[in-house]
Amino acid sequence: MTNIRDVARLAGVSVSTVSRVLNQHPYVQEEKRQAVLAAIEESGYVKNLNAVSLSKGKTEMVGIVLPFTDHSYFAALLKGIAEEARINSKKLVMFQTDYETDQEIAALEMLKHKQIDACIFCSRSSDWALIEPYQLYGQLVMCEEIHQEVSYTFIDQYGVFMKALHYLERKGYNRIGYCIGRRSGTNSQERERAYRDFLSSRQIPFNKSWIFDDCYHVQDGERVLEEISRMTDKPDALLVTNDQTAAGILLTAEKTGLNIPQDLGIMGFENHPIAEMLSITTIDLPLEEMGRNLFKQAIKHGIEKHEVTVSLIERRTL
Amino acid sequence: MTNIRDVARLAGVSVSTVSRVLNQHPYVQEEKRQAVLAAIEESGYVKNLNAVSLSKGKTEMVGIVLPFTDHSYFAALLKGIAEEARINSKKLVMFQTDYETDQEIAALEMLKHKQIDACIFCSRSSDWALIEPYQLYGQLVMCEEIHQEVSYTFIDQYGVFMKALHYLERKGYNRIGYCIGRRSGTNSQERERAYRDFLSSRQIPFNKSWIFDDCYHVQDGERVLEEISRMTDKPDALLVTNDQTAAGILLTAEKTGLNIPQDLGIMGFENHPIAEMLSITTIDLPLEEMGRNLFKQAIKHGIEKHEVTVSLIERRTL
DNA sequence: TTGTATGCGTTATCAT
DNA sequence: ATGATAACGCATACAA
Repeated sequence: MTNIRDVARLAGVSVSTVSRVLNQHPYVQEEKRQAVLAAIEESGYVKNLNAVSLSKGKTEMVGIVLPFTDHSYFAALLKGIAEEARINSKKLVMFQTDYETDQEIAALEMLKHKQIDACIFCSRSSDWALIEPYQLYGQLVMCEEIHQEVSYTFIDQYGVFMKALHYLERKGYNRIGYCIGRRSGTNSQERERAYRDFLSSRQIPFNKSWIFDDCYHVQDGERVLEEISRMTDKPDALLVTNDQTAAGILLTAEKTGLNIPQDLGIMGFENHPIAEMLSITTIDLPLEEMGRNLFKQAIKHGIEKHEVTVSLIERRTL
Repeated sequence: MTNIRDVARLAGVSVSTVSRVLNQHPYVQEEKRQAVLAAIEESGYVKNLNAVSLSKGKTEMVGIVLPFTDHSYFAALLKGIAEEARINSKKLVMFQTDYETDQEIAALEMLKHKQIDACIFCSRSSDWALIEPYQLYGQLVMCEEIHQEVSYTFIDQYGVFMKALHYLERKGYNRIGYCIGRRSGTNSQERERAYRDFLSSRQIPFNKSWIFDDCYHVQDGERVLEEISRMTDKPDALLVTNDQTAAGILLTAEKTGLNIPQDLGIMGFENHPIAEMLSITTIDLPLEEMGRNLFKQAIKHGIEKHEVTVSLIERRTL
């Protein structure tokens, strides 16, 4: 394991000169430069970036916290993040948490221990109070509208949900339920708030059984429809916060002879290719763009709150 | 930024004693231990793991190279890898390559520069000759059957494809085509070899237009079926190397009035939930298990070649 | 049981 | 332009 000192000795110069050559600093004679280059070649010298990190106090790595990657929502976010990371020559350290807080803390501890320079939370389970103190150790970026002193990129979930509800109402639906991943989490809470506000403004009673959680994948749509089929009091439309589940609902409906959109209106979220393919009305979420911005915020100093806008894509499930 | 020396001074002991306490080594008086702990508490000391890495010559991080995560195949592999990484308290550095070699090299360079201890290639574009020299710098693990001195976890693609072809033949299909991601890559080449061998043993001429590449997602299935619809000489069955595309084909077929499996037999690969949902006959690939094993190989010394077995799941598309 | 001294490999400051 | 030397922060062999 030859180091910079060996190279210096071999080239007959000092370590500083070698370092200068290595980092293309000016002020180094061409002769010596060549001597150093030759010594590097001869010795097979390889820079230890670990030592560089220690010396500079930076690792050029950014942590990414997300519950799972086998889900199009997070995969798309990650794609945007990875693109931007690549542009900026940064590396990504992944934390697949399954929504467990200890994995989130593991990421934060890495930040604290100077293994990463910044950390992006695509989602979180931990209380903000648990996360907040770690800001001391590096840039933190969230993917939710959180009214705290921290950078984030967000979608106005309340506004979007409310708009979607009004749209359904105009389409003649008045027994609206919704599907969601988990009920905790800022985004979900915002949606529930919109839902409840909408209902109470119409003096429609809140019906808990019309909220379906744990909806992530196609097969969850199947489950939802089964549950509905057993209800005497059924919803006539569903806001489905991801297109995978929406697709599952649509496909199962077709199998069981349920008419979409007559018997059940469906609005998906994301505008995933499967939604286009199945012609599912959906809210287009610019996830890759969000991912890119999350990363930009991670390597930027200071706090920035960035909202992205979404648009409704009208197709045939409503 | 208080360091171990500050703590030592504060506690009135030497740095080695602090280090011992920090790493729960034996042989340290309880009094001093407490003093050190108190000093750590008081000073808000945080260990710099970067320095630890430099000192130990290890980072406890493993690189993961894959073309993209927004694809169930790689997402599932990644899930297995991440699980095992977590069990072993290792961190993962992600390289999303989009099949570009420079990103693969970037990962290898990190290995060379001691930023990661090992590197897993879930797929590759680079020639083996380009990758091989990097074995000098750390453990390399591949996800393909490559007859070289390196660890890998693999599926016998030739055997599986051959078995699938025979199965189709028994089911009465004799105009078989197939869909694949990219045509280069060891796995694809093995499949093509099986395909060609099968054809020539039956004296069926090879028809290039029955091989559809760039098939990854649901919408690619739509494209494939469009292409087929324009053919005068159509295949009567397709091996589809991922369930997403198989689903796309099935769904499009239903829309266009094509009968599955009468007009077109479909065999998917992976046994993704969507295949179960749509009742697609498929080859079950134990991807998460493969991912777990890939990771185990990454932290294990020495070369190990591990084959995983797959099984055929009979459903209604054949 | 504890401390001293050295190594890990680089960057950066400050002379010259 | 170049070199000596001090950080960077920790681990550990060796001595005591």
